[in-house]
Amino acid sequence: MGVKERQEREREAVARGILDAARELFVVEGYQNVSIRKIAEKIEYSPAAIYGYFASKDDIFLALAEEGFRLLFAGEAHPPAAAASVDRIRDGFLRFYEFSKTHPEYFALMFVDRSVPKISRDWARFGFVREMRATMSAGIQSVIDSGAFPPGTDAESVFRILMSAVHGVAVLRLCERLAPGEDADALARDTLEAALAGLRAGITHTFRPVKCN
Amino acid sequence: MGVKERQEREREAVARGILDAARELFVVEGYQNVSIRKIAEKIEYSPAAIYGYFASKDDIFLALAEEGFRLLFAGEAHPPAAAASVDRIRDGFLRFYEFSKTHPEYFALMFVDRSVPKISRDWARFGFVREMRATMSAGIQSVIDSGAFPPGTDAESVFRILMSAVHGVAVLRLCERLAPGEDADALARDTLEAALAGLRAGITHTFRPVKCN
DNA sequence: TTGTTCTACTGAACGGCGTTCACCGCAGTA
DNA sequence: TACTGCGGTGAACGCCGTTCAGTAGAACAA
Repeated sequence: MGVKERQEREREAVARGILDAARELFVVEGYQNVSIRKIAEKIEYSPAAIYGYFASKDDIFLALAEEGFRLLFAGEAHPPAAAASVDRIRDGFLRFYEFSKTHPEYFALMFVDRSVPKISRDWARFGFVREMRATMSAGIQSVIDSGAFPPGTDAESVFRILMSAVHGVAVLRLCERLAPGEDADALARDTLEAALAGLRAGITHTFRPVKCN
Repeated sequence: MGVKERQEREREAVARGILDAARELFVVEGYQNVSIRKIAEKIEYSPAAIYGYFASKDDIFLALAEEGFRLLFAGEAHPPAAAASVDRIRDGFLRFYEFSKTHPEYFALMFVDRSVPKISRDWARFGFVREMRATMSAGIQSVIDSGAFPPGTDAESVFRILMSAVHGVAVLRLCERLAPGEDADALARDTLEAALAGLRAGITHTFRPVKCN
């Protein structure tokens, strides 16, 4: 009587195959050069068959972006063994930068590619991203509480600022907009360090907490 | 006898028309949705005619990216009226961020879009970008010399770090990767300010000058 | 077993894309 | 007037994402 279940499993296996094929292709060829026809060929189905599993090409890559976030958080969510400290914050953001290097195409899908359907729209699907982000902010808050930042520092702001700093370098590197020979890794460390030092020293100019929606 | 000259002028006028049409279309529709056929329709030529002026679609957008850089620098190169100061550095990078808002599609072409042929490859064509960058570094150096940064601070590093910081926010905003309601402008100011404060306070962790190619 | 229903899949097609190429009309030249 | 060369065209090639009528075969009902 497990017919329905078996069919369900087969469906999922095929969907899995489509995603795997899509990922392997787009790691090598880039989003623009992956076509439904190539994916279909790789899994030995007709192009039309894919539309029985995903509504569109964008839908496939939205699913991959979701995988990307889970992958990113899997690395991030390691047991917070070490006590809350500035070092842990630093390491967290450096891991984010490393992720952009080890999984450049996932990173592009998640944070750079504008041709991929907007992620921020899909509220329900990417809710876990917001949760993860809240967890990180809480971690930062505990470091603030320990006195490593000026009193009254806003954890969300710290998160956003450090994120922006590291993100900037990651994109410059990914899009090959750095001068040849420029050391992206050192730049990532230095930019993060500068922002971190600025936050710890207290910003002196126009700083004020950024209100959250 | 000005036949050659007139023909030359006519050629340039048509090329100009192609670029204008391409720009107007891609400001509205985005790079991916601008086709040679649409450009051709806009200038009332056949699609094939365009290939008499540009070798490929990418070539057209490379030309637009070049225009973008000239546009950016036109705003940047205003007479350095005010004396060298930290404020001038801050304003420079904030202008860069403003550019990403007022000319988002140019900015995308220049710094984000990975489908556009790599700019860093075209050494000769974008040599003026490197020159401009050197000029800016020199400006920063003069501020360093005035004592606003710890002695021995490297101007190139300062440039890169501040650039990365602002660039990060600009891309996050452009790619709609910020939470809805998040104030991108404030984030840009804060991130820049944090990096700037960090540099002025002296980075305490792993900072060292990044060697240029 | 037989007949029916359902579903996963296919082949063909539609309208679009970037790009190429044989060809043609016409301005410029001799 | 005859020739030359260049700018521009229409048609085509081989891609693309997507849709849809149709079909083979599995699941189920009688």
